[in-house]
Amino acid sequence: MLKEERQQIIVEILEEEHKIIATDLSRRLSVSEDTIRRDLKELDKQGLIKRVHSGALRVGPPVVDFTTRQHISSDIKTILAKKAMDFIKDEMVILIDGGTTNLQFVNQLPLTLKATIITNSPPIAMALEDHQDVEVIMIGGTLFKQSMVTLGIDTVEALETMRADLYIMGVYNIDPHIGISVPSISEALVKRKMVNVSAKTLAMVTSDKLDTVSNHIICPTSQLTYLITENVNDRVKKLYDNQEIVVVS
Amino acid sequence: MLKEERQQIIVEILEEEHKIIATDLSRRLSVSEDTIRRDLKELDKQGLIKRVHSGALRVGPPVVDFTTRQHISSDIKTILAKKAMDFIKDEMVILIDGGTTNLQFVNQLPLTLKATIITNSPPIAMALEDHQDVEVIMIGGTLFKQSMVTLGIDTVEALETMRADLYIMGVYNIDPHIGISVPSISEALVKRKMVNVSAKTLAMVTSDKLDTVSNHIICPTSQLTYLITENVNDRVKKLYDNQEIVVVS
DNA sequence: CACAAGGAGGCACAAAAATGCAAAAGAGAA
DNA sequence: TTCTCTTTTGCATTTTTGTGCCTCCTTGTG
Repeated sequence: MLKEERQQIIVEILEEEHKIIATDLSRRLSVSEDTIRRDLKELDKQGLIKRVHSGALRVGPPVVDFTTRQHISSDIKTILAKKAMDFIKDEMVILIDGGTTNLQFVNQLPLTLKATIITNSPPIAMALEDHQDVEVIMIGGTLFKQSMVTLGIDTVEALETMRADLYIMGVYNIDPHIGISVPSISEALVKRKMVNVSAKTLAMVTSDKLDTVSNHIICPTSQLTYLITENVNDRVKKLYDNQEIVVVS
Repeated sequence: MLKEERQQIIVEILEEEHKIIATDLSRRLSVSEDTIRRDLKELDKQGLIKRVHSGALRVGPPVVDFTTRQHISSDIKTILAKKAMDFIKDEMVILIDGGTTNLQFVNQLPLTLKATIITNSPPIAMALEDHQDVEVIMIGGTLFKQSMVTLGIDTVEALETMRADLYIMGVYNIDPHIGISVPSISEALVKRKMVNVSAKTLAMVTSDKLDTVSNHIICPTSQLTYLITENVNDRVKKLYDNQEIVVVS
């Protein structure tokens, strides 16, 4: 990767995310932290970014619009995403559905990743634009605008012919006894299918979703291979003792 | 190989790939790296490319990827879109593919429109988020990142079972004698299918695309029901006399 | 105030660029 | 053709650039 190209990407990321941690950049761009630091130093000298301890901020109007709000509460999600990264290897076939946590995860994927990513979420597909070595397969269907994923019979049918190594499930509600559930039945059907066509299933769950339930049950929590969450005490941990839990703080 | 010929090729490659590594260029053109370096130096001096360590970047917008392009909302495209609006009625089934002109069009659609919109473009699907009475159907397939549409056998097969009242085609190249063409064969196949499953076809074309041709022909211009364009004189108008032309200024 | 994390500066290595030079390839004229 | 002259290309050597690693210093935080 060219130096100029990398710096260009840094500026673009900063346009979108308003702040960036040097360590994260190093992972996402697959270069050493020293190189990132040198890049940040140069970009700062050019006035394109504002460098701070640990990372950099974008210059210009600190607007607080919708996109900003989306990023404010995302620190936790970034941390979850980083943990999930440990389970991603090159050459994997990854199935991933919608949700802001999943979108955050995709944005953190290193640009050098070589993989096939199957998704029913247009925003996820678009977020992979710059990942040259990732083949993106979109699953068609009727768009469910609330969560920006395709659903319905077409979606389920298209999944019939697919197999994935890992399914990264966006979770709305999870309860150790009742299982994983969602408010809409079509979403439940699609997610259940996705579990079935994948060798392993991973879920990133923020603590506000733990111990919540809604109408349509997808599967018991025992179907999860990995559960990545935050701030759980030992009591909760025991309830999920049949799967590998990664807890982040 | 002549020097000028080679340099011409370098500029063309750069137009498409927006960056190039000197070593790769040396292999692709079968000359030594020294020669490439001399070429790059000359082209840089002429201002045709921007030379950097390891290779070169194209001048102008350093990276004009899709997300960047979509923010450049051209006035012309807005005007074309407004004209096209005359052909949209409630309860229609509209098939629409990718391209910035089409995206612009979708953004202009009234929020009260009641319709079914079928698309293979994730950005188009996302643009319809706020249109409560529009049912969006996404067609799956392999994502072609350059134009952000799904393509391939899955896409064509999914189209088999669909019928639309109107297809709004994104056009790259159009010529009155040769027809409508695109640079990529998979895109041609999908667009051809889309023409076939639709009762009528509409295209919004900016004048820079008139009388241009590329490798893969989709169909003759006579297949177009409506052609919406700008600034054409009578001579050009005659060439398209078998379809309804709307000219905007 | 202590401790961890980040940053600065130096060093080393590899890759790329500049430079000088000679061979090769054309172009034009006898 | 053959010869000369010029342009272009390739090779060898030196210099520069980019990157990672290491050590030491600075900053932030409890």
